[in-house]
Amino acid sequence: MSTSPKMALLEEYALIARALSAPARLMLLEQLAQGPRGVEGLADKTGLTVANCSQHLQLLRRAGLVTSHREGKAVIYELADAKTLDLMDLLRLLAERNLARVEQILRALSDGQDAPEPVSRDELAARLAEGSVTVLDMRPADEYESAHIPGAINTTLADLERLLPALDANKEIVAYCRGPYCVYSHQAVAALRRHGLSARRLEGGLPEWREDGRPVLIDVG
Amino acid sequence: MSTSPKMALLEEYALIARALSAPARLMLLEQLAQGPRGVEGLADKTGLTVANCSQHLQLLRRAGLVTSHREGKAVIYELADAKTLDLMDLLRLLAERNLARVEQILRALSDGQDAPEPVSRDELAARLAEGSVTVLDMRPADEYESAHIPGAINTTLADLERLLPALDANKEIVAYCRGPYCVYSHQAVAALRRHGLSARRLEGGLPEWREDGRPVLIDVG
DNA sequence: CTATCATTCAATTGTTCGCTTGAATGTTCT
DNA sequence: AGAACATTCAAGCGAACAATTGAATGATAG
Repeated sequence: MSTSPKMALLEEYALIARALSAPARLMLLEQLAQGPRGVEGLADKTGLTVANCSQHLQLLRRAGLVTSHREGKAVIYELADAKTLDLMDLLRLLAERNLARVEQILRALSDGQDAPEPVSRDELAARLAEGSVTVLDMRPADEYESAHIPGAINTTLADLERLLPALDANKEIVAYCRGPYCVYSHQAVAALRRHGLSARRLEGGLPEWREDGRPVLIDVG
Repeated sequence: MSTSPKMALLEEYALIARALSAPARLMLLEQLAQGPRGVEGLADKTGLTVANCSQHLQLLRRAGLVTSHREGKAVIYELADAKTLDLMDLLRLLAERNLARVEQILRALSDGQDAPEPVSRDELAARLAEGSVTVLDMRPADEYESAHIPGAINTTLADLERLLPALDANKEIVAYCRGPYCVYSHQAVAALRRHGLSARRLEGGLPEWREDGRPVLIDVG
């Protein structure tokens, strides 16, 4: 009974779910969605120790979610399957729809204002083409440099205030960051709206934008 | 740091993933996808003890995946969000694409034959309308009685042999069961093909069919 | 009101998980 | 070959989890 094919399959499905069941691993996957990275880079970004990070990555690999290969003395990990992003986004969707605490946290991020609906990627692409929006990339500078939406301005929450005078008050502002889990864009939108500007979040982040096959600017080092 | 909004959100997302990280709970969700049920019914179907089943259900409820309400002295559980089915199916998809062991188990279920592509629900609906298929419902009789695809014949793996002479050898056979996790339809297709019949699986199962808004026959008790 | 039934709670045990620490492996550079 | 570096392994600790058992709760029927 415990080795019936059905149970064996369920064990494997459960293995994937278990891989997503620790916040640290969700952070790692979010990072990997930005692009391949080495262990130390991931440890820096996530605040994990290197050894701990390595263990989490191996668990993700056992679950088939990431692959690794050596490059010189570094081991580079990358997302094995773009569908993993869909899975993570579905996790977020279910959490937002069914867990009261999530709604509460998101509301707190927007300082009690009710956040506007996000901008779809289709809409942003259209409005980028006609030049009617300002796009803000709220990710750390190194991630912006490795890839970003063409025309996007890189900034951080801390630097937003300084950027305000330079923004065209007539254009709507669209903020994005790493992906659905990124909170910077929530906070940026809240801050901008507090200053009377019209701002919305992009639905999804850069990984999803790239996944759609849309243009991305890459800074060749 | 440990209570930053970002971490708090990730904890919640991880909570949902953790809810899916035990085979027993995946079984429960698969059952609940067939329709609402009481604790004892679920325990029977899954082979869990009642107490154990109750605990798993409470964990699923904490994760927002199911809701419960009393009906007389029974507590009825049901799926809270149809998107949960999408999540489970994505879990299966990732497992099939990235875990060698899964592919291996599925191949064994088909007795080494290479299984044909499943039939999409659109295609089945069209061919049902023109009457060019025989549909087999491989689920237990009680689930068939509570709802099934109109025109489907209910049978079990054990009874398949007896049914063979009654099948129209000119029509293609489409087998379905509970959903993407159900193995009966894999086995039925393998058995039918071994007998020289043309048979394929339906993509997804009854819950997905119903989710599409397609007609379902309900046996009023 | 009491008996009965379905479900939940509480206490227990063995197991796994997440993280830390320190040593071991494997690769590159000189 | 040896030094320096990135990653992995191994052992240990506390916490959380899965399953069992037996008692407690809550609703209904007589």
